[in-house]
Amino acid sequence: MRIATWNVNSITARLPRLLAWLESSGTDVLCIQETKTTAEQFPTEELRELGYEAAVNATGRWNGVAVVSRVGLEDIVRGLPGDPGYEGVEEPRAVSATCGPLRVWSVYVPNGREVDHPHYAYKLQWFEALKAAVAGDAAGSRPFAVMGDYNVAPTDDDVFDRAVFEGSTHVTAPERAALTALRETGLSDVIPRPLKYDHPFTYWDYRQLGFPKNRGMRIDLVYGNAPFAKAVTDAYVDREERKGKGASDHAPVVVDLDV
DNA sequence: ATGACTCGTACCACGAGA
Repeated sequence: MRIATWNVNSITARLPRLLAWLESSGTDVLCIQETKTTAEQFPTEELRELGYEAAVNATGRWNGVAVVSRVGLEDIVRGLPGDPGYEGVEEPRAVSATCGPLRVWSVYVPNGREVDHPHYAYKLQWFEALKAAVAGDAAGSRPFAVMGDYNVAPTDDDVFDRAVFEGSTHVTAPERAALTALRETGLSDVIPRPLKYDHPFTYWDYRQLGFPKNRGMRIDLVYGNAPFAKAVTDAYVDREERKGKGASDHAPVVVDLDV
């Protein structure tokens, strides 16, 4: 089985590339982030024509997540149980589903904006809620993974230049501690291979030739429990999808499983 | 070549992204 996670930065703008990529890559289950659409505007029919069902949690111009599957889609949970909300609003940042032998979450962790911004506190609270929500499945015997845009680079090697991020979100100790706490529920970081260069970056800024200069970050992560990790046969970043006109600023992370 | 931001919404910019 081939599964993947991809922050598409608007599923409407990305639809031609998304549909072509699903077919060419042979992906069975895709976790999508930043759909930037309402559930009503989500391209359910276009995906169905390719043989995929979709579980969607999306409310409008910001955020939005989905799980797309051609191997079954059951027990859908929309939203993060215990989501702390930002300024009184619960944002659509999580959806989970069972896809055949596998249970997955598609998550879009809050960005945080600045370290002293309320959004950063919200980010850390959101991680707490995520940990509580997934702990049971993480310790279970069914293959299980929390996949998505975590908006945290786990180590200094996961950014192109540590000095550039000094004092910024995505690299701070509390954010990394939140990742460690999440792993302590029984999850491990399934680190993909880069298809070029030394580091498996998954995001490159649109500005200032970020991609051609490989000024990237690894912030799209696959956290799997022990049965999941044991089934992994390969994992890589499909950087080809970051190329050319009409690309997302994130590339898909692809994982092959023997399940 | 992978090439100097892009998206949606609103409206003659702007907020958000990381």
